[in-house]
Amino acid sequence: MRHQLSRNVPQNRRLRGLRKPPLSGKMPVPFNFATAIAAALQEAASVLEMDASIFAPEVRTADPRHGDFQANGVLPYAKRTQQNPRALAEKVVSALPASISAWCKVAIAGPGFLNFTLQPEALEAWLTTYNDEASLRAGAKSAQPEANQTFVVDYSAPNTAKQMHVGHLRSAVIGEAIARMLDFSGAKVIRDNHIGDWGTGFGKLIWAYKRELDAAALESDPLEEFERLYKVGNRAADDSEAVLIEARQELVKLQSGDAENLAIWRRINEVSLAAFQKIYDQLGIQFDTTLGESFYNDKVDQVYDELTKIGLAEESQGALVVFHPEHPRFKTQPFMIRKSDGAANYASTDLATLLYRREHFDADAAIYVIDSRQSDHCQQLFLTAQKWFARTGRRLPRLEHTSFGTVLGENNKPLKTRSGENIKLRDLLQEAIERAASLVAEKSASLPPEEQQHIANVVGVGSVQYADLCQNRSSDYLFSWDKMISLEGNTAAYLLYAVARIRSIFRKLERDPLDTSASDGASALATPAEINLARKLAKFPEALAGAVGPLRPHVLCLYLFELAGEFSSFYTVEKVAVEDPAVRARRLRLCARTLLLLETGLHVLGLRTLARM
RNA sequence: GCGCCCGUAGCUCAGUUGGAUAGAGCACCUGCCUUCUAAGCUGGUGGUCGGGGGUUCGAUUCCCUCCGGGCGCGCCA
Repeated sequence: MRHQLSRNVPQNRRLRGLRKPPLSGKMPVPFNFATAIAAALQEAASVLEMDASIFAPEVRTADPRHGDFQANGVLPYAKRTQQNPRALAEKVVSALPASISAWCKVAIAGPGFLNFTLQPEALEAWLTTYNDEASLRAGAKSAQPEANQTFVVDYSAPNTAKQMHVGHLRSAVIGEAIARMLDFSGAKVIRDNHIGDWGTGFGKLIWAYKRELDAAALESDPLEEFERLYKVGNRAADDSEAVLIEARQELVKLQSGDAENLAIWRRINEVSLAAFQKIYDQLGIQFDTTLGESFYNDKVDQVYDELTKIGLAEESQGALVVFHPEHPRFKTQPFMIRKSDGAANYASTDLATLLYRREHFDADAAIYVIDSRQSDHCQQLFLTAQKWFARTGRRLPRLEHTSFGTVLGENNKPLKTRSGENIKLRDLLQEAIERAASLVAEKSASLPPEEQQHIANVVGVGSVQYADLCQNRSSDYLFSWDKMISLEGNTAAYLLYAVARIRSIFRKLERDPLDTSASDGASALATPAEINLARKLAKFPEALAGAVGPLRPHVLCLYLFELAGEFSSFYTVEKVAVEDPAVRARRLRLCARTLLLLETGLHVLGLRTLARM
């Protein structure tokens, strides 16, 4: 289903990988070797007049024992065309464009696997060419299909009048990482915080506000007080039919523009947004727009009108709903776009929002970073939008429900406090920082206290972010302080430590990592550790593509972890600050690029990095 | 009842158009600090990929079925 909805996105032009890279004075090398190999294979297939509709190169990272990349596409092609796979493989290899042999070695293995091994000179050329963030961005922009497309990323989206709690963590962290990955790939990104600022809960809250307000509490911690009032109102309405009716009247007054209720509502939102911003500041999140549900109040009538006019929406039990007769479930499970009391709900505003994104932002894609439990809603939304846009002659953006699982506690139940309350994000981040601080005090006691505090901040918050990002987002995520902050294995601290160690080398040698003259006179890569590190470095573009395409940040995390591991091995066996200037220069270049990719990668994921720890 | 997701080493997880001997981390055992940060590195133990069937040169991956777990399904968002 998602597939059909995505079809108006331009196909990834495999040839992109062959575009000319920036001039480096060295051999020209592509940004992404894997896509360049795939393009070369398709060129060979075309020379051999193979059926392009059947042949897919299937280039992927190889087991290092077999080389850097492998292409398996010859096998299925030979099977379908009833040829000897080995013989076909030989023909394909001999038809490869000459340009490719300049930078890699090709071998045929087994029944017809093609193995590609990058030449050391190619690795060196890549390291020389992509030597700062700007050149990496330029490379990504040339190779990534997302470049120059407009993406609206819808994430975080908490409800006002409540504090952000652990349930809001994943959307914020994953959404920010995705926004940054897209931005890095050359896309135009609009970060939209679609806050819930117009729910029916406001009636109850205003009811309680007018009767139970604790002025002192409002002064000292307004959000806490709003949250208390909401609970008071909710309980009262549950207990009493009369209260419920009064609360509904407060909502009607609000919606019809009553000055007093509107003022209360504004105050609530103001306070809420300020509180959210404190969390966002800690997580490095900066939205481009915050267009909540209230913004679409006056835009839902058009949705009702159009959907009714084209016969998509119908009246049912007093409500306006959409059914999808061709769908096994949605032919009977309604998509309610207007409640029987005439009020809008999130289906109405989501439809209006999508139209706004299409028309106002000219969105090519809308990415919804929302809990997987809302997959029915998203499917119905997308299906409805697809028909609506098609019948009104509008271009449908690519629509993605970038779903994620629940944050679970150690008992495998949704994470809560001992008393069963939601854990506030504020408290969670505070605890992360405190836990990191005690570790810093133990490991880095010699550093000045204010720097220790800074390190604790970066490590603590980064650990929370990274723990969330490094796992496949679609599964539930087991929250464990010990694993997160234990600083071993695939954690933020391990990566930050590698960064700090590299920075320390440059500090000791009084060199700037971005000063490329440090690697002047470098000799050729020689030792296994050097070559392994260089090979891993040159695979960054593939990791980026693998993360951005399916919007899965953990692919990038895994790459960074492996890169840091490769660096740590290198660091242990090869001293950088050696006497021989040629050896030192080539190792310094490896360090500089490792630093560049680790820092760039972590920043793309939304983490901060450190000079010392 | 209908539907979606998940099940891989003791634990937490990678493994995505079907590919080479299924990989990491933690834990456990083993070595390595007078040399650039040991929050590190090296080696090792550990698997009926939930069970069964099917598709084929080849299945953790695709299909069927069963078991187990999570979630969703008319006026909250």
